[in-house]
Amino acid sequence: MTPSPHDETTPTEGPSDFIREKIDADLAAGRFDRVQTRFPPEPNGYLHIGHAKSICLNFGLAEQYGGPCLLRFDDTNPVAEDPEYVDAIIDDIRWLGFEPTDVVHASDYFDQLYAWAEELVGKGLAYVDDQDAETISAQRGGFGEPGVESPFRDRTPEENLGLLRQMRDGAFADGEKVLRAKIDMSASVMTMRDPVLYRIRRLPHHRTEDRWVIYPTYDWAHGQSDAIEGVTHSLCTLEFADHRPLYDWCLEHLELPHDKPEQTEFARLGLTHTVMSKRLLRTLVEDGVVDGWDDPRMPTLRGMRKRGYPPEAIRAFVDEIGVAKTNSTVEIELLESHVRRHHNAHALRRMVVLDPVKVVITNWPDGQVEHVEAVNNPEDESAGTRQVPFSGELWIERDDFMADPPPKYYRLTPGREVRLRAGYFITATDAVTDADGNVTEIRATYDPETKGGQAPDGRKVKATIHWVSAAHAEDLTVHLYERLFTDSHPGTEGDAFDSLNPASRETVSAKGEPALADVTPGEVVQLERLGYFAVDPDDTRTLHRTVGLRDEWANIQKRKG
RNA sequence: UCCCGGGUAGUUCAACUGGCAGAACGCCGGCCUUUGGAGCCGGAUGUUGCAGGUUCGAGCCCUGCCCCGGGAACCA
Repeated sequence: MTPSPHDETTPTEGPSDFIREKIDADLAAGRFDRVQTRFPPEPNGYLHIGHAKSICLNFGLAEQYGGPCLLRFDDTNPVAEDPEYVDAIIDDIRWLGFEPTDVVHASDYFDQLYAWAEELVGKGLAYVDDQDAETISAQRGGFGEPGVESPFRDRTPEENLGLLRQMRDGAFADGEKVLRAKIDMSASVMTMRDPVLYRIRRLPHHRTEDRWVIYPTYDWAHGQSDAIEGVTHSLCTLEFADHRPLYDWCLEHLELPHDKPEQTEFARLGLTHTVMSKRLLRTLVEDGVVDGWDDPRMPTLRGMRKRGYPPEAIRAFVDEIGVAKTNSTVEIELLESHVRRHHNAHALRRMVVLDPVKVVITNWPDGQVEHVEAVNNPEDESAGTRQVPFSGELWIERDDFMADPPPKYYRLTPGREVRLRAGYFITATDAVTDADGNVTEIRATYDPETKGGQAPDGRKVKATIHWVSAAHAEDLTVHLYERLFTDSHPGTEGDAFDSLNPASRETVSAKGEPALADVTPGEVVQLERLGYFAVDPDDTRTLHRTVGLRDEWANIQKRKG
């Protein structure tokens, strides 16, 4: 496909931000002569749009500077981790359009990590502490208050080494002992107050199985993993800034195979009307608020995929929002705008009536069926045309007719002529209503001279509406989605779930033109005047609304209301 | 209370390291239109957190203050 100027971001110029500036400076100063990044998820959940920012950053940087970017599973804590997530994460990254240079695991380095721990102990820079978690935590002190040193802090390196080996060999119960770095219990940064490096967990690991009963903490594993792989720029989110002194401390006391990597923090992505924390997302799934991690209302990559968000749009969105250190919540409309921009260029146009009401064309020859030619995509001539059956009984959208319309309503109303898209001009004559006043049938006449939608005398109509021939209609189920949370910043005050939108999904039975029989799973089509819709991956008779089109009439209504 | 970040249109980011504060999305108005879509043209939006200081000139440098976020798991 040929990218139009407003389609996918062209990587020629590349965005500029403080991280790229830092990399350029490092390169210029000879600090590094190459660039290597990594994406290090913990396999304990599904990826969401926030991760996409990190993925695009890390893989994008590697691409831009011609270096590797590994996918590394940070699997140092078997409590929450599950191999189920490993495959899903790889799959999501590929879907986004990135291919890791290699897929590795922090657990691949357990031997080296342990050897380094013994090295640290030998240097008198780590010790085994017999106290329990609660005691250690209490001794850490508070903000502005120094901590107190553990009574086990001054064990000799020999004693510590023996104890550490016993820990490794399973001589102690879970929680009975930990290995701690010996740094400074009065450090102003909490993470430097003798952080825990190893804990005992008699739990099978998804890769090392039962080979280990001690597992390294994040702080003991992360920087070293970076160093082992040869990462130059280790990018993480803002909340890890306090860990940077510890990241550096660990690496400075070890013999490294490569130059010491540098950690740089950036702000995570927030989206309006969305929650991003794994805990909250899990609750949505477990409480049945949504159907699962891939529910189209979820901000997960799987959810967005099912919803019909193209990876190109997500990448263009991430490029546009840039990367900085300011906490940010981006308006979801910006993402949606990229989604529309992409589909506008690529999606085939189709006609579906979501809320059907019958139109009977009283002067149409009885039983006659004609075919009219409709353009598949006005943005892309190569998409061609299709034949759409036209007959004397049609479905149109209920709100495209009003017996008694307000001003500036351009659509069908008694006595007014409108165009049926790619079909004929019709003029409403009257409407049949039921006892409650609901319209059950609209009666109209057509002008046989206007086939294809043009009048030979050049007269204009103010509105064009979509339609489906009743006898040829495909029955469809269509899910219409609204924001999951009504509050733009759910949870900022009070419980996020208080602003859950009870009407975040509406399901309707719709009538589609015959071409809807030929859609493929996952395909996104534009339903004329309605929006973009994704075909369900498992049921081609079901559509999910990706995003609506901008609708000026709806805006007029909103302003009046 | 201590440490680290951060504060520029509604929102997200720029502003070439001191030289006329801009872009995108959103919003408003118009044009055009066989999608009230798309597209095109135009417009508004700011006490650059506050107060001082240096300077011919400060969003940028200095001083003091205010506000917001993060940090005291054997989570990551």
